[in-house]
Amino acid sequence: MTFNPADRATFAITTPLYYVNDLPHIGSAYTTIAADVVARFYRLAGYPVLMITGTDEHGQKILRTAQERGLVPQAHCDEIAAGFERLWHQLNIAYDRFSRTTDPRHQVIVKEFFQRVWDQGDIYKGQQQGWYCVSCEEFKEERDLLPEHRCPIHTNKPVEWRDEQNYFFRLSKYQTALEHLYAERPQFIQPDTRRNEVLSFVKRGLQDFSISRVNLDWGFPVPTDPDQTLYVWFDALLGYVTALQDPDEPPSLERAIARWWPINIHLIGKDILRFHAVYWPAMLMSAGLPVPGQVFGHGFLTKDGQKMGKSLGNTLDPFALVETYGADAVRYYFLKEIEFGKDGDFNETRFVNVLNADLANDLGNLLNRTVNMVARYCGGKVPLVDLNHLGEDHPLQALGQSLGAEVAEAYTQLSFSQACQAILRLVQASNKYLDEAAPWTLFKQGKQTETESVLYTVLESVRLAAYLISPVIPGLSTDIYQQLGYAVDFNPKTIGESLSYKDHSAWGALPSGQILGAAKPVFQRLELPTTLA
RNA sequence: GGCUCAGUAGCUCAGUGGUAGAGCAGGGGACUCAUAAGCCCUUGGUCGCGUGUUCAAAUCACGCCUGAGCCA
Repeated sequence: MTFNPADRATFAITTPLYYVNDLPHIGSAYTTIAADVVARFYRLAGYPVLMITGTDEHGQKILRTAQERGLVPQAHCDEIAAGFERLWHQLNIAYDRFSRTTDPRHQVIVKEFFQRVWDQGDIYKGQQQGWYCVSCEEFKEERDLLPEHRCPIHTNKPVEWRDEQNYFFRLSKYQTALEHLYAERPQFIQPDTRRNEVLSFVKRGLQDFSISRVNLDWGFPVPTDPDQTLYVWFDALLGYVTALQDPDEPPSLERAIARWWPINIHLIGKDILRFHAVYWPAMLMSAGLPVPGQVFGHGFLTKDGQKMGKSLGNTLDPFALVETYGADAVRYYFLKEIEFGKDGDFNETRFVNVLNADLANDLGNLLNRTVNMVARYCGGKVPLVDLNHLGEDHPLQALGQSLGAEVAEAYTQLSFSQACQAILRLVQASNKYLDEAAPWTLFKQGKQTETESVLYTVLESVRLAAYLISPVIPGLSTDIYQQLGYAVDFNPKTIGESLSYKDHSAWGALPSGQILGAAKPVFQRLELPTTLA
């Protein structure tokens, strides 16, 4: 093991607080699944874990979307936020906090934080003039615009001319401090390609940015000037802090950061990298707070090799996907088949092939054939085997003994694909070993001891694989463990106590004499889609 | 316009100077405990294009093409 629970008291991870402009898209699901896997891994390892997700609900864009729908903004936000929570439940996301920026508690934290930054002299009033894209919630340079003053990202909406007094945050003051941070902590921004982007951006010189808007009602007023409204990003990032505090305590910045701060990992999509890797640490430095451990910007998803977009009409609906294939299947595909950090593609044929090959044929069938044989040859009980006499070169034992450490390293590096592949190697080796050892033949020859030895090592390999992959596919792992005779569920957050990593990630944990459940396929093969594009 | 990354088998990718690799998909075979699963064997690639350096280039240099991205 490369870590142990004693070397840090807590582990906190966040997804972005998603903008409630619309129901969640597949990209939000991807980030949230990844965060959930990390959180589940740390829970297994025995850490107190806080996984934060939520919604970002302020800003002009939300106000307008609500108006277009004929709703007051809060009603719109409530509806969309509920949609996010519904999807997370369907995807079996075990989050601890759902942070909404319209929560009155949040305003208290924002106000206190603003005051700290204000007292530092890092906020001043200035004139902001330029073209504003409401969809981006950002000012744009004239030369970046398309003809007729259209935003290059939101081509169907013209930008708006603004000439207003705004409050600015003195970002430029933190240029050197940020550069030191990046240099001293190379892991602060990951992966490296994202880090390099930030480095080159900062190197060109940081400019103060506006943190307030006028003529906007949907947001918190600037504490020192109620005529102005706080810029949505200023308030959104602080939603991470608000989320840290126990919901029954009266809100206070001091108490919010008492236990879980600094957050270990902010998982984000690469589109919001600058806010998290530049603006956010600068804001925290200004307020005198430690910066987070890491900002990890993962890649984007494409569908059949093409960028997804509403205008292209090729979006992938996460609700439909999880309803069709189930949470474990969706989680597994995105984490195993895409290297976290890089862009990845969704293709339904590939999706079905991967799940059938890995989960149904290799893993599910391995369990099924083994449990069947134990029922037939060993009376349905885990046989008694002396592991010390298997021999050093036993193919499964050799793999099994090093797998726990290897997989733990992969999870802590957020290398989900590597973790899955390492686990799969044990499963594949088990199928091969089973065919070579042929316990059905041994049994017919009356070689009971050898039959039991073979079956034990395979059962134990399936158990170990199921345990180590449980952060990714908790439902399947639960089914496998139950079939192996454990009365357990991988979903409760106390999992690290009932099934500790120390005990269960080690080879040989399966107790002899344990009575197995009835053999039943844990993952049914999926049908290939009939209509191919 | 500047910079970064990528382009290797049908698909997803590994390989960074010494006779082209893996998984999946496709084809064949032997077995039978099993979800027609697993196991064994196998088809398949002028390694984006061109020029150069070298005894030797997927690998290095330069140019170009295509895709993605960051910045201006």
